[in-house]
Amino acid sequence: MSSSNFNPPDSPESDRAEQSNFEFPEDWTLDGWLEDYPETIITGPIQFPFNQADEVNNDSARTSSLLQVSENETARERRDVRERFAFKTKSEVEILDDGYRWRKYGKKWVKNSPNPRNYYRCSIDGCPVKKRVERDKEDPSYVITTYEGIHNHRSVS
DNA sequence: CGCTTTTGACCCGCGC
DNA sequence: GCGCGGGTCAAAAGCG
Repeated sequence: MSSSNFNPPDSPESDRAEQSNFEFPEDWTLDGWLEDYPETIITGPIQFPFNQADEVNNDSARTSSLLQVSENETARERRDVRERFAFKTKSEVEILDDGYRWRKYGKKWVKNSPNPRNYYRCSIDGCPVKKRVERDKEDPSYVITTYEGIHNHRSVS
């Protein structure tokens, strides 16, 4: 795991421990979005672990319960399901504990950014969800996380 | 042992 | 076509 890329080079092992105990900051702000997906907007608050269900549709301000596989299957059939959304938050670690297990499958140095972009896939076999994580090139203290897809299972077992 | 990460190669769409 | 940027594969190595 290369989460130590942007961390002080003290101990990469203890980074892991921090990750699992990471608490989403109270004062996190949603003040920027991935240009790639201007339609994907969260007005929060979102609390980890979340189930992609706390999302708010920005223009209509109505809640679009994105994924409720655990309770019912109706969310899957909804038209306003957002299968992709991004947010950025201030964090020292890039891998926030969002309640799922991820397997890294790629890393890319994107142009116009000094920071790499990491690609993750949900570890659950058959689950199509992917996410990518990169540092904000303008403010490296922020981490931009983009989720894509809908989990076909509950959170980590 | 069964997972993970690492990393270059591969692939694909698009603009020229 | 071709090259470029970005997304993914997969083989090997790493780790608990």
